[in-house]
Amino acid sequence: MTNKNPTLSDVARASGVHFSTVSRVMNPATRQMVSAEVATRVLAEAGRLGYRPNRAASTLVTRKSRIIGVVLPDITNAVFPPILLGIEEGLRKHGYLAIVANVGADEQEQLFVINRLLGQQVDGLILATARRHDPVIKMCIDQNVPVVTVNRSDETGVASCVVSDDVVGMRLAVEHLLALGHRHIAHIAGPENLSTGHVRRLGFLAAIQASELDPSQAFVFESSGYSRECGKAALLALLRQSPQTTAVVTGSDLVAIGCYDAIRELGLSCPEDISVVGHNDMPYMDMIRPPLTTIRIRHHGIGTEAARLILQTIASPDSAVLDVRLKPELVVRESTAAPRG
Amino acid sequence: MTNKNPTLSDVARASGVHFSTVSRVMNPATRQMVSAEVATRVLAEAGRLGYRPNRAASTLVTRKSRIIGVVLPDITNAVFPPILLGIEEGLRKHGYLAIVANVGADEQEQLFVINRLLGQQVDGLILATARRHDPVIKMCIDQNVPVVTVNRSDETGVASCVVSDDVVGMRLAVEHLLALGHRHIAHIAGPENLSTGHVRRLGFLAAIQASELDPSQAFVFESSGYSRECGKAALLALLRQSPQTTAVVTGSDLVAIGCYDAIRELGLSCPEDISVVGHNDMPYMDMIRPPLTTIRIRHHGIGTEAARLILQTIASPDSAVLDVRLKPELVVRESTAAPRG
DNA sequence: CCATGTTATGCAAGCGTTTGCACGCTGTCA
DNA sequence: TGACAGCGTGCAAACGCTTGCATAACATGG
Repeated sequence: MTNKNPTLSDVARASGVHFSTVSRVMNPATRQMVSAEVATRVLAEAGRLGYRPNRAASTLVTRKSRIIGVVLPDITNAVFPPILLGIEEGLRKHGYLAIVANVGADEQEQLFVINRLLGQQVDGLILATARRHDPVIKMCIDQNVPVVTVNRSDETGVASCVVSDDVVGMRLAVEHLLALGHRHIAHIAGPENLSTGHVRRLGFLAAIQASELDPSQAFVFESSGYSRECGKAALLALLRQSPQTTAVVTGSDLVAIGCYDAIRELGLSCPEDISVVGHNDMPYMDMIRPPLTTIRIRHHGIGTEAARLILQTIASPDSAVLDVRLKPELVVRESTAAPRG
Repeated sequence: MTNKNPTLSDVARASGVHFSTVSRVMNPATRQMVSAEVATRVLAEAGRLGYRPNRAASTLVTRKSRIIGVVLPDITNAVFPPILLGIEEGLRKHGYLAIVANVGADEQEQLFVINRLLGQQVDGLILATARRHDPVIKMCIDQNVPVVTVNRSDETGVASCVVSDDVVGMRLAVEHLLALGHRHIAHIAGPENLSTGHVRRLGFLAAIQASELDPSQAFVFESSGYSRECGKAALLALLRQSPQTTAVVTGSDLVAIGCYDAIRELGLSCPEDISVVGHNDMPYMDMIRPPLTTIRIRHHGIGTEAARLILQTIASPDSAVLDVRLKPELVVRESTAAPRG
């Protein structure tokens, strides 16, 4: 970058006008203020010089960067890439860019990253890190930063969210198992402090209530996380406590894969001994053995909705807080079957 | 964002000093210019007011944004998230942030996005979209923009790259199959205009040359892409042309999965009839049936190396162009076995 | 033909920083 | 005691842009 980039003044000098005129030409919204003749001349010179507006400068004066900060808890978890893709596509269509930051669950680290993002003058934040009562989100709202949460929600209702309708998802899973004839259905729930863990548990219980099943036949086991290892440990413990279980509904495909590991370790088989339902329909879940019956979430759609919503929130900061819930669907594969006998 | 954020002047007023003094305090590199007493007072006021440096302003004057643009061809392809994670971690450790943009192979779209990124004053670019002769990269270099390519390389040697050592990878795959007793080994090559496609093909041929095998027993089939569908079509066509093939080395796990599809469709089985070797070792490749023997690439390491390298290139723009090659390893699972008979 | 409106352009302030330079104070040495 | 170095701080320009206002040129209507 030795020979510095051309500026408005350079283009202005080349086309014999004042640089403010060039500025008006470069901005489509003000272009009609200047005569067509001058505009074409300026545009030609700008093209010839390779002029490229300096966003740092315009951000400074307009206080809008056209950048959105996206904070993810784990980009390597296969649910996030399609969400990120949806976000990015949705933003770019409106001339916005995404700064992506991956942070763990540590609150101090989250605050550090968000402050860095705000220092960068992002116009808003899309957070995939929300907890049910999230002080980080509260802080953002207190500072009038537009926020939407994605995949998970903050329950205090301070920020709009875009999530999958987990109550519907769990109902689909439970109804499927009931229809197959299962009577002892268990749920491996995710962490209670995450909305996904909490709401899916509630959805599971609601689906059981709505059935003819005696609620005592339903068993909920809370797992500490959504990983494969957690899933394995959870099913092992669950079967010890509730050995009559014939079907298990999980809150994540990774947990379901962990269940496969546990089933194999016990010398049992899926679906003959235990049916397993996943959640998310990550890529390749049709290739694993057995192909996983799961709840498909519209990740890409969640991303595009989140982009739409954050831009809307930026445009009218006082508009109501929205909960957008996308409907999931059941994908039946081979990890579920009628119970033995 | 109604009540605007505090600025240097606000902190200065609160602590009774000139705002340039506050600036010096806020910057660790210039902090020792000001007396310890004043520094602590300023720091206290800054904390109290919630001061946060405006990066748009500092970018404007220093011409450094501490932001790197990352351009990916397809974030939903499982190889990229761990690369992105590595990049992001590597950058953040040095106070840099990543703007991520996902673009297809369309050159105009790539140019548009890169220009937007440069307008944003990114300090450098990490490109995962490189083709072997990439005019987009040439354009960046011509404009003195620091660039490193990742996963793929541009062969003209204008930009540093961080890639897996594909020659080694293919040798591992071929040696493994030879050791199992295969004598009719085929390769489904990726697109010739991508370095991965080209170099893996070369690596395959070199490994065959180095063996006792008659090169005529090795067959290369060029596939138009790295998708599952391409893999299926490729194997179907390959077996028509070279029916004696007992083992196939692919350039991507997705292609290998496509091979599984083809093998199933032909009523054959893997590894009994055909052995398959993948490439990348994407997540869950141990869970598919049969678990895939594949070449494991150090994606996360590639990401961290790329971050290191772009920062180094920015720090000393005239340092030599480097090719960083990370060594892959062979992961033997169940998709490879001795040939029949 | 003058007052008035309309339109295109120029002018300049200001966004929040960084940083070279000037200034004033203190302490040291001839 | 005066010259001077050194240190801490203040001053002001500059970065490239947006935008309200001033101005000039020209057309219009009474």
